[in-house]
Amino acid sequence: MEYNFREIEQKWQARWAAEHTFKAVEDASRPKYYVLDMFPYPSGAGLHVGHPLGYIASDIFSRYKRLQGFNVLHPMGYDAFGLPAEQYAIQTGQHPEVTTDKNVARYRQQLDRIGFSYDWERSFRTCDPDYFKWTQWAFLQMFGSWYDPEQNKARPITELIARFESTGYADVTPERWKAASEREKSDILMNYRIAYQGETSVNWCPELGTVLANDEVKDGLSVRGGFPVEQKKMTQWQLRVSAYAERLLDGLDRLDWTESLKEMQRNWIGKSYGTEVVFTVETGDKKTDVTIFTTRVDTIFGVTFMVLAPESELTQQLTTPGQEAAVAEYLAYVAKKTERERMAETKTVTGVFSGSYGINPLTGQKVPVWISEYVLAGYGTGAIMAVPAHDSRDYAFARKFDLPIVPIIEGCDVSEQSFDAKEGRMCNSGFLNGMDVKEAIPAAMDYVEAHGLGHRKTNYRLRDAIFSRQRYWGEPFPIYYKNGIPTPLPQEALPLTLPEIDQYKPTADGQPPLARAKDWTYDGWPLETSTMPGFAGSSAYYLRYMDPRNDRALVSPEANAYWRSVDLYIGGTEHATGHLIYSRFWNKFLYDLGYVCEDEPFRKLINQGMIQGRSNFVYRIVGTNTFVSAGLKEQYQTQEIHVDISLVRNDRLDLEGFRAWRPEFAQAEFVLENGEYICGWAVEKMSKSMYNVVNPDDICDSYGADTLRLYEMFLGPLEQSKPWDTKGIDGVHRFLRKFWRLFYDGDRFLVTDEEASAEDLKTLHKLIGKEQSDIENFSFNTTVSAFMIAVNDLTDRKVSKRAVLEPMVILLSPFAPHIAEELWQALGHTDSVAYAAFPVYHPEYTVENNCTYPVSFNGKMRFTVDLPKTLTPAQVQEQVLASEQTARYTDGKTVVKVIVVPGKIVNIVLK
RNA sequence: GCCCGAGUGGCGGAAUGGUAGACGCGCUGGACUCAAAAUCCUGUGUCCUUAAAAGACGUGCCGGUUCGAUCCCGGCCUCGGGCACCA
Repeated sequence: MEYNFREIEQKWQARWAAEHTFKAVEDASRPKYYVLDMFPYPSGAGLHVGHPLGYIASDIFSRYKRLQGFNVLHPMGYDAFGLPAEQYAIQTGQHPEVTTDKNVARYRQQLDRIGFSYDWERSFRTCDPDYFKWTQWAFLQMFGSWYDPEQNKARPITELIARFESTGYADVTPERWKAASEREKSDILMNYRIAYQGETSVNWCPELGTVLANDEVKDGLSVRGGFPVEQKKMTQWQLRVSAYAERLLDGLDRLDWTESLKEMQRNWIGKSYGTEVVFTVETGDKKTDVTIFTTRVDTIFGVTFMVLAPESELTQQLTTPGQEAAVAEYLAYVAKKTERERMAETKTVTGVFSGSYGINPLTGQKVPVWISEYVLAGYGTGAIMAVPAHDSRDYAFARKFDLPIVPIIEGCDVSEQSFDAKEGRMCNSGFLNGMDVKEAIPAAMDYVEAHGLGHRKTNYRLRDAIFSRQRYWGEPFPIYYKNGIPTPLPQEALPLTLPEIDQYKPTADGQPPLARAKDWTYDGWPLETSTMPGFAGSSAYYLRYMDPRNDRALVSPEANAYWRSVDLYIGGTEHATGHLIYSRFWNKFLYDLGYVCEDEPFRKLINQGMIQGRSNFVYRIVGTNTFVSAGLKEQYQTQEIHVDISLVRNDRLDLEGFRAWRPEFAQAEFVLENGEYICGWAVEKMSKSMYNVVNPDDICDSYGADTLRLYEMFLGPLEQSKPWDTKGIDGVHRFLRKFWRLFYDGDRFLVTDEEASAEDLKTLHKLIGKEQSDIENFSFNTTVSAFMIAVNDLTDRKVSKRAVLEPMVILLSPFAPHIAEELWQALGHTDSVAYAAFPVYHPEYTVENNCTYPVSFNGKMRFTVDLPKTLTPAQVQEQVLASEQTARYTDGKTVVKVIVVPGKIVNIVLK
């Protein structure tokens, strides 16, 4: 029998499906392990070889854990609401669901070919009404909750209402509450709800006709589509994520995530300790208290002006009649800038004087109040005290508008630039004089608090999440407007499904597409017309897999108590500040209300690297139809053109294929080197437009899924980005065939029941040990190498013993499951290899048989020690110490470390 | 600007204080073959020299710790990623 991977892979994929081999069932008698991939958005382009990288890694880990006796939950689904399907619908008029169905079917087909051990019976899409019912349910829970700062968790809003009624809370007295109208009550509660409606400055993308979250905008352009984004004031649904800032930050310490990812989240949350100080501002005769936020209150003696954000409400109030025109002009200038322009021009300093003067509460000194876009309305109080000597932004501003610069740290030179470092000795600073900056900061804080001028304050950069999208293809809000007051739908009305509409674009007057629906009402009242954003459906999906068909709860308490949280989550870094923040927030919220039992959703997280494409180029001599080989291109003036990599093998161009590729190349002429056309190449993103996409289906066709899986792992460390290069794939394919040939010589089955020799056991147990530690460390590339070494070894020695091969089949099964199943069956087993047990590792077998151990001492002296064979390295160390101690260590100083390079050299080190 | 991470043969990469370059690709030579494919064997860091052996150098650069450094520490250079008027 030859290794016929096509037949084998089809056969076993069919059997796994028919026998429900990977169905996960709660089983209290076994330890659970939950392995999850970040589910994909099924795009029209299908999967390329980069997508399954993480899926293969998680599949290997799942299968490994299963062999270790764990009850593994390993599900997969689709993040199916989203912009591309909707954009396509707008262009073609086709319902996004149709596109989505088609894409999901294709994804499923592609995934199935790779032989994943998913429990597909738990699968769902975020656009399934049975699923988004629970997304809407969660929204209603958030709408019906507030964040109680005393208990430091979300509580039902009814508790807050009760407090308003009885004792009052914050600025709401019982009298005020009782006197309030329905609308006023609604407005008051909106200030507290976790899901609330409020006016805010949003990232508006005119091209897409919708708002975007901060993490959906990069460099002032939309992440999807790359369209310009501008700032716009709008009333939007929002989630009070900021209330969870401290807990989101705190929780990171307990997570097994990479430091860099945690760091990204810490930066995004952006905690900073500082002080809020009140400055009295005089506008003519009028006095206004303006609170500013600073982390460097120690520099307050160096304040020479103040700055307000243009969007701050104070700008109008603090503008004097004389400056009105200038300020209005400046505000108009700022307003018409897009986010992108604003970012592109961060070096340009702009601003306008308001006409008012603030009084420094510590010095009594009067300083001018300016308005500038470098101060952000959304952070702190939207107003700052400017210390140009010690802040580079204030410095640039002061230089531009010729404002005074007063240094307050001894010996610093501010003639060219500001001195931002938190070090040095204070001067020109009253009571702070002579202190070190590090002492001065708390001293100044204490002073400000003691004199009632302000108080310590912790600020976070993390903003509330904008939760509305002016779009069709998303979850409708379970909200209707009764007398204009947002009112939740009763839970029985869920799921609220999308209405049919004739067109998917916004209405002529700028309403979201849902406004086109004929009868978009509830109980006679209009329903909300915006829909939820992409992250709504992906925020709690991992909980749903625990109990996917439950129609009474998102997840039953029993299923949740068993599966708890995701033990291993694998996905890309691009979700670091989006999905992974929202999901943690969402989970903590559900935890507060007692719906889930763990406060963090993803215990361990691995970011797989991106697989980039390897593009090929041809070089056309400018103005001709002649193409010159890469080695000779310097001799001509050429134009670089992407060529489809399917026309290239090992950088050599298939000339006929190239002529047939495009009509304009049909008559192409070539300048060859050594009779061949050599293409240029570059590593780029894998994408259609660069003709460098490699489809996993093609690899499965020519090499098989097992080879694809092994090769993707062999390519390099999982977490590293690397280009796809098909060159090396023959090597791993050869390895599988070699392994096969240990079982079969043509049709002859070679496996014998001979006893394993010491050498055989060494080969086997080295591999077991290596695989075990490598998998735990996600170092899959070295495991594949270890396999190759073992198989080469057995091939060299012509070993085909069941005692060695049977465990090796189990070891191989997480990586190359199809061939493993086939060989497992050939060895006489009727059950799937997935039910086998991982072989037990005996390190003592791996010790060299050689009885003589060379020892080097202090790197200079060498001698040998005779020791019995089959000692563990630890035992060897002991023996060496015991035999040499008295001779060597007469100074009484003890040995700190003994290093054994297994089997070769034993080295004793003195410290 | 700030914060992470990484620099090792022709290439992907191994080795985290102990024989640097495992394993694979590519390349060299050979066996089998009418031929090709497939398969197998051989060599393969650089330099010098040689019939061979041996030797010197070698993990971005400079310095330090150590008997010993790709690995630890300090400084620099380069590349990649993230954040970016966040006061």
